[in-house]
Amino acid sequence: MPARMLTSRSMEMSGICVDRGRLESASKDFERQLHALEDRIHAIAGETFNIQSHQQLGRILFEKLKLPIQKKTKKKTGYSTDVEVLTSLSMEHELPALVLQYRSLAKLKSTYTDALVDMIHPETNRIHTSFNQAVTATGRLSSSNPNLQNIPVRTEEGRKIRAAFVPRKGWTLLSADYSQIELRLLAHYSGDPILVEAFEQDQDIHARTGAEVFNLLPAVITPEMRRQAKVINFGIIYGMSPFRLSKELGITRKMAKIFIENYFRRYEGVQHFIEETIEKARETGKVTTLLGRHRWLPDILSRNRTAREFAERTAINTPLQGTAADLIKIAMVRIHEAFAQEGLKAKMLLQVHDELVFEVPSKELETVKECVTHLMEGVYSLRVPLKVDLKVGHNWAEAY
DNA sequence: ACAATGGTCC
DNA sequence: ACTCGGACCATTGTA
Repeated sequence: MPARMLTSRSMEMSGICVDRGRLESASKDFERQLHALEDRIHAIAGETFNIQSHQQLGRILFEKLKLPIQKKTKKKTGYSTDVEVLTSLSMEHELPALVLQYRSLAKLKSTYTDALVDMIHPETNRIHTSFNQAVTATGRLSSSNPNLQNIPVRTEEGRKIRAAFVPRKGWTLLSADYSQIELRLLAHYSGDPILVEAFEQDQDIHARTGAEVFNLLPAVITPEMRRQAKVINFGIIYGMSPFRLSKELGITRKMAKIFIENYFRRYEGVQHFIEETIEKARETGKVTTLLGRHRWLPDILSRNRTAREFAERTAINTPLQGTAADLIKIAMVRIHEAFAQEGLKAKMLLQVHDELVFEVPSKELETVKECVTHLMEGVYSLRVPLKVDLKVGHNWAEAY
């Protein structure tokens, strides 16, 4: 393969090996569990129906069982039965919890195990995704046919699918991910003293935010407080409203507003960054990433409040998400070139926004780890350090 | 074929 | 009453 080949094209052609047996046995396991759940659900409902039909499920839950209607669907064509609603209904009845279990297993089976097996290329025995370079508004790549950027990771059952992604025989998988890159970019853009200090000292950023917002020492921050602080940090990156934050944290909107006020009291630099970024967007009609990619924001002066506020959130998020995308793409090109230059056989296989996955001959592992870390962390000089975490494994789920 | 709904990832 | 960063894809139900 020519060394000058486009980096993402090379990744598409390399593909990634999946353990077909593991996927197929997971699929059978899911199917068995689905049948068991189906029987229990139908027995409790007192009739057979299509659990995957929102319409039929809604009639069972809200008409037959008379469970409280939490919300209607967007186009108010029916009852919402989404995970939020079913979780809440689980307090009152055993059926919704079983439907949730059924849904998550059905998702894993249809979207992942079964679909991925069908995508194994007959000649290479590997899965070759497409990395689309001109799809997203922020400059991220996207992945399709299949999408390998949303392989499950959160749950135990989901990680069984991730564990089916394996290196070729005698090689090993290496994953390198940027730690908190968007918050580090927020520190860079804003110059906020607390945020900058936290990253200069490589502190646990969510624990630090918890300490600041709740006015406590980091040592006494509980896991629950840290979790709330994490939601707040994500909320800042996304330009989250008090409404959304209150929903995410299960608190009143008034409390959410107080959290946000406390945050900005401590992180004044962040507040200024947000205000300046929106102001500049109003003047120019666009926002720009660190490397000069523009995103136009035609609604930034709209008289429609929803549209305008959406544009304002976009104005905050795009420089962060888009710059992160710029930086990892530069690192990818440099790594691809460096592998060729150094005569390394290691291959870059996947990009998942802030993570790169490589397949590495065992003999090259130490060299490749060093090279990847160096090029990713040194991709661009910022006011705070960039940090990369490495994981090595026999598959994509297991680090050792 | 398309809209609506829901769910997976960063 | 509603708001809600960036993607891709499966299923149901209707046209």
